[in-house]
Amino acid sequence: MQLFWVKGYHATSMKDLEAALSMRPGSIYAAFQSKEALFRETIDRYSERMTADLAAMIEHSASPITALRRHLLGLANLTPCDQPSTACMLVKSLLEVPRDGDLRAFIVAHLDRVEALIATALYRAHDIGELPPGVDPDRLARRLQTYIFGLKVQAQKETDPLKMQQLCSDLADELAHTAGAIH
Amino acid sequence: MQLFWVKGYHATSMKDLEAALSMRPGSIYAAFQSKEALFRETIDRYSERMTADLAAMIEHSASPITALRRHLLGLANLTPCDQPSTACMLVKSLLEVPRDGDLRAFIVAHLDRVEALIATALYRAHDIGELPPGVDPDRLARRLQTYIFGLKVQAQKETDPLKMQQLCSDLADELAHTAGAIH
DNA sequence: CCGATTTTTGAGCGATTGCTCAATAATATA
DNA sequence: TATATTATTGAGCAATCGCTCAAAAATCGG
Repeated sequence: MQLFWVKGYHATSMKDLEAALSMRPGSIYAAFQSKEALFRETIDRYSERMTADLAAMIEHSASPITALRRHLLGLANLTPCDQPSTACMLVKSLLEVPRDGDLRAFIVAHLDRVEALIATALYRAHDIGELPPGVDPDRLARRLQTYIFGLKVQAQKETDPLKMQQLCSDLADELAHTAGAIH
Repeated sequence: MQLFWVKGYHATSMKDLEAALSMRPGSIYAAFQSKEALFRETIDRYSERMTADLAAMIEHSASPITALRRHLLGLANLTPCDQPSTACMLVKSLLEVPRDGDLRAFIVAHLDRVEALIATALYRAHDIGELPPGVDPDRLARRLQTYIFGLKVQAQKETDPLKMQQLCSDLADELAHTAGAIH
């Protein structure tokens, strides 16, 4: 997973995987069917962890908005779950994979699940009264995911930690403002 | 350029380029030095066009803020300059290229130039009075570029044009709000 | 402990990778 | 037109790609 995460699908060779897994080609192809199938499994694993992290953060907080804000702020330091790459593996893979392939649909499905998770948090915020009745949770969820996408790309470019923190807090404040919590 | 744009650097083979350019390997290596050098030239070309488009849009408008808002709204329909891929070639390449390589620095430099372009527009907005004195143009420029990054990734996932339009107008409104133009 | 089953091994498959270079064709100069 | 210069060709290089499979090793059942 870390290999695919850091190097990407195409740039990761079977030799790389053999070395990382300490397995010979035959064993790899016995355990997984193909390089692509193995890649799919790593996507599953990554997505599962990332989703679990996000879900936990949302559930553990009494305020969904605060949880989402904290998640945005957390993107300043490092990547959500692990450390191999500051870029999201799903975003990275989305851009690498061919437009009309099965892999694309597979990754999009995972991303949609994350968006749905954010949406449910916003629905809960709606019920609690943390969100003005005027705002559409699904629409705001899409916007928040766009923020996250942007931040994860920006993290690849921006090396100054201070500027990343500023950026994240700006976006977090923006969410708070939309929620009507500030001012 | 379109090949690299759509398929990415690794997935584009010399055979592909030979067919697209109607040139035999020897001629290609005479004209350009290597596959990577050719790739760099396509990045230059792409960036040049994209920057020119953005600069023109900013200069032609009396209001820098309106120009930037229009640019955000324009991301709803298609990609800025051409049509091969809805993803930004710079963003796509940034995520594909190895972390510590020369190519990475090369792409980052181009992206920084775009950010600087946005910043100058915001400085102008500052002078005109379109921007409250409190906001830092450089910091806002970084935020806007993050929006653009996010939108270009989202465009790879979201196929519904209406939702993309909503999203873009949400972000454009957000800019207007920060500028103090609305409400 | 032995025979049956499963797993691992690693040499090597055909295809493709980016790329080279002597031979050929096209162009510019005299 | 004859010669010098430049550009194009395409067969094919070594290396690597994802992957296969018969043989060897490890594990399991009795």
